[in-house]
Amino acid sequence: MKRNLSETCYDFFSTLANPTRLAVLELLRDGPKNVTDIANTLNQEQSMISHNLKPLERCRFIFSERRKKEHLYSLNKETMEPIFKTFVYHSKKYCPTRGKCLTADQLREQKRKDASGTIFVTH
Amino acid sequence: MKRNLSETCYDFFSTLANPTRLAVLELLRDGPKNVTDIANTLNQEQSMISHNLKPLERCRFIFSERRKKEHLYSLNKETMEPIFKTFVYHSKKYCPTRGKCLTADQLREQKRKDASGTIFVTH
DNA sequence: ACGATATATGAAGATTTTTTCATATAAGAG
DNA sequence: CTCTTATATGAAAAAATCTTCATATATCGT
Repeated sequence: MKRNLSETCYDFFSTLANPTRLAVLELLRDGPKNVTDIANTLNQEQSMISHNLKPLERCRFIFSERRKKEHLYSLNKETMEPIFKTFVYHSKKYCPTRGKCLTADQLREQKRKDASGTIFVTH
Repeated sequence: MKRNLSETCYDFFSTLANPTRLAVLELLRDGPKNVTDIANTLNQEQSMISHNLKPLERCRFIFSERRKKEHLYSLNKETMEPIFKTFVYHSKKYCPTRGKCLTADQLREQKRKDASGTIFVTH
């Protein structure tokens, strides 16, 4: 199986592919937070947040810094903002129905429109 | 649990979080291919490729077009190239050891360097 | 209509990932 | 040193996802 990018990408994307971790990333856009704050804000157990912070930090999507007893986690905006931006652009264009991607039927309909040359430029 | 972006992002990233699907996306960077070609090139069963093409198309990471009996799948470069670009940038900067993100030890060492102000700009 | 080719689908078993709970570690306050 | 607070860790159960195999569908050429 041919794998160059794909092999190295897997860890990157699988770390992002989790609702809790995405919620953490989103929360950290507002600024650094400690574990307890994150857990409280997201209404999740502290251990669950810790478990999920680990892969995020390992992938360097977040950074951590000790502040007395607590650990402050902050977003790697350099990486995450472009990622979110691409996602938002994509979902506005291709998944207009509230983030959920198109259903098979909608996709077919869209394809029909595409074929009539009105909406998309083909690649 | 606070969820805005996070909720809608999950489908996007979980679709990318699979080695077979990533290999398909990478392969399609070279140009459109049909299912059998993809399966042969990646040395995977045809049914496996079909199963994996479905979520990729649903998310609009790929497009499909009928060409006689075969289905030609092509990459949504508009979305995928920026995503790959961000990934490559990120992994070069933060995961220098061939795509694998840093280990805990390496991370600690890097953090030490960070603290001494030589490598990263903090966010 | 028939056979061959191309692709899709369903469902089960296998595998991976997540969640939870109990507990460990670590550091500051007194 | 002990108590408290903050965070991390391990392991088992639960849940989600993948893989595989058998089979269905669809189209083309004859």
